[in-house]
Amino acid sequence: MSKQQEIITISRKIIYSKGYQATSISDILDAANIGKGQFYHYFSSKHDLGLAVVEDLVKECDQEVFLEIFQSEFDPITKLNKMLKRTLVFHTDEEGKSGCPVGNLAIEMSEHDETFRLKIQYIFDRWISFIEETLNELIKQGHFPSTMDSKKHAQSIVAMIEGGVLLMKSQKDISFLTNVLDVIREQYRLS
Amino acid sequence: MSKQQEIITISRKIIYSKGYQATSISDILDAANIGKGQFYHYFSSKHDLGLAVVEDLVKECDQEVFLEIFQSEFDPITKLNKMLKRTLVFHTDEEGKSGCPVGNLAIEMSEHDETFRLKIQYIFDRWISFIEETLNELIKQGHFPSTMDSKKHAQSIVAMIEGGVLLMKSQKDISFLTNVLDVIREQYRLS
Amino acid sequence: MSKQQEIITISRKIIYSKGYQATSISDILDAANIGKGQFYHYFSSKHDLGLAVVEDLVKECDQEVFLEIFQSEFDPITKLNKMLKRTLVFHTDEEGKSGCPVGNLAIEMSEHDETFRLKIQYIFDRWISFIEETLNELIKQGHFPSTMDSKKHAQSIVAMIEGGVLLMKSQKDISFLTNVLDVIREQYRLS
Amino acid sequence: MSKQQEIITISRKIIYSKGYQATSISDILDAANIGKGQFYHYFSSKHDLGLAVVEDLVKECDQEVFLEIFQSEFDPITKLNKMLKRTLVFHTDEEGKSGCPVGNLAIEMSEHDETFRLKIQYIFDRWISFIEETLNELIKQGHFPSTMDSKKHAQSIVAMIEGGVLLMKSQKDISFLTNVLDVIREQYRLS
DNA sequence: CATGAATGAGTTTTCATTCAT
DNA sequence: TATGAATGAAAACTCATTCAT
Repeated sequence: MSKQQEIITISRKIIYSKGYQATSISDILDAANIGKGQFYHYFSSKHDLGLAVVEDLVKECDQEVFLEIFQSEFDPITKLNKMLKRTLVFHTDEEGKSGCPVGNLAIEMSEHDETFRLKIQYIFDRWISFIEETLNELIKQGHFPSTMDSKKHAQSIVAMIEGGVLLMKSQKDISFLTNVLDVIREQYRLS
Repeated sequence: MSKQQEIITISRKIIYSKGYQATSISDILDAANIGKGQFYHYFSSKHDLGLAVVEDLVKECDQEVFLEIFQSEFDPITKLNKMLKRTLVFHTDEEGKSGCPVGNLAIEMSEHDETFRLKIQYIFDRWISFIEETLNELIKQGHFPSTMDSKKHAQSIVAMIEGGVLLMKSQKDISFLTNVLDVIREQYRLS
Repeated sequence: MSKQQEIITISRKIIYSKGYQATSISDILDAANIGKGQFYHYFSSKHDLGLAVVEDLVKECDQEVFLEIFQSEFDPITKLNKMLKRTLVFHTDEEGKSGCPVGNLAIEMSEHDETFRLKIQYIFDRWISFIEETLNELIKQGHFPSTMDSKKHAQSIVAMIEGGVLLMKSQKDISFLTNVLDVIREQYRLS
Repeated sequence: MSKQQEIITISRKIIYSKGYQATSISDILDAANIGKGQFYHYFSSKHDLGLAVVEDLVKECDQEVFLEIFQSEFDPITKLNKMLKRTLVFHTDEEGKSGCPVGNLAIEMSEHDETFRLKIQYIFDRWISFIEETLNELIKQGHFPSTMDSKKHAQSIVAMIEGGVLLMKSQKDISFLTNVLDVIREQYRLS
């Protein structure tokens, strides 16, 4: 792994936990064990690093969620179940205390930094699109009525997940997320 | 309105838009047109002000949502519809650009400041409880089957709203919220 | 003297000697024996201080050169002689090593900071105007032929002084200035 | 042109416009499209480069002004006229915005770096000497009275030119220079 | 010769908080 | 109560220089 990627990976963890603004360059330097000069050799500014971190998040979503799940050969029900499963595993590992890496930045940065917002918007857009397509497949299969507005429901599913993660974080209780995931499975008859 | 309340009200607006950490005491002094001495007369620290702001949020929720809606004489369906309506109106006024005042602080502060987290937790707890009770009423009325796990669904409804607001903020598009609200109405047969 | 004026006075000396860019805020803090916070309480930035220093220079020129010499009741020859005398005294005190406070900033800042340039331009404009008026008086008195272009000559006199000071500074020899002043007196028959 | 000379030429332009201190090594690397290693192969430090740049200036003056003009076979009046003409052409090309390459460094560096100062002093010394000699020729020819102090007047002429360029730069108006050059021609009856 | 990664001291600036009046 | 001067630690960023390759 290149030094630059190493810095991004370390920064991502810190930013995920503390937030972008509360993360100081020094926090990163200490964690990565590098000097100021080296940091600014790879990134022109904290903002530049922040964008690189979001970009890294985009790549990971593309790879681990979109490619491995939605663009796979699984049947639609399995796709959605795998997505829900992955969500739970991710937050179980992290003890749920930090919330959603994308959602956190969405809330912290969207209003005041359009460059961040656009990258985050892209992730949500893609995510929703993939779910929408999957719901469309299910409609075609007769799993849902053809009158179903798949876009609305795709947005709702993402909203429920993000909201569930938010609640889990603020209530310090992973059951808030598991319950929301249960309700999704129930409402969309995924199990 | 007392000077102290005035400071809280002004600070709340700024913190709502910029976040707690990104809001400086100077931002508040400028907006409130007061000096440092006056600020520190009323609040012992920025943290103290922050808690007062969350407390103010708690009070408003208690009054405008919990008391006026859930502790009213409306029938349960109306209660839920009024809650959804209020959510939409609030974000329409604010153009949706700042997201949810409670959710924002939940994400920004929960992990690193337990005092903030507890107050926010309390708001969500109460909100969820009221919805749960309302769902229970509906179960009693036969609107939902008696097997329904009202707690789970109450959590889900709050999650959808918070997630919908989060999406609306990051996508800069109020339709993300309206769509999610529609799905709630649809799924719980509120209209 | 107010703290702010004190900072300006100290900064002016340092900037005069080291130049604006080479003067660090720390240089000023050390010399003025104040903390960073205090500095930024009085000045919003280094640039802001720089402008205040030039402004201070403007005021001093207005007072010590323009008001006391040109707007006095002296006859025109005396005015010009007093101006030349003052120039020499100023640089004798300072050992001539730092050059002209205005000329230095003119050269250092004019090209890259228009706000500095405008203030400096104003000083030279006024200075040249006063000399021009004085030359006009001398033309009226028949001391110079009526065909004399007083504006050109006023510019030349300022140029000679500034150039003389520049040479004195770079050659580390005050005689370069005294010689130039002599030539001015000679050419304009001031003695 | 050798790589080293190339770096000097590029650096000279940048330093001429921005000043020595405000010019960073990176500015030069970017403009010259070279790496750090190559720079430090040719120059031991920024200071070393600075001196090489002044040396380059010395050489150019020697060649283009002193050799081609003063050490030529032109008659003295023509020499001085050519010198004035060259001054004007130089600053017309450069739009006058950057001032005199030698004068700028004289003011910026003289007081705090003796090695720079000595090289700059040398240029002015030679320039003044050549003018002095030329004036002496003119005295011999009876163009000026034998009582004329040619050294003083040589210094004055250089002072006027440097001062005229300084005014032109700070007033952003080339007429300040042309006027001063006119006055020189007038006072020394060169046209 | 040449690259560019790495160093680290130094720069300007911000900011919560305290203190004298 | 109220003002705003003062403090000082910490923030983001720059830059000349060195070093491993």
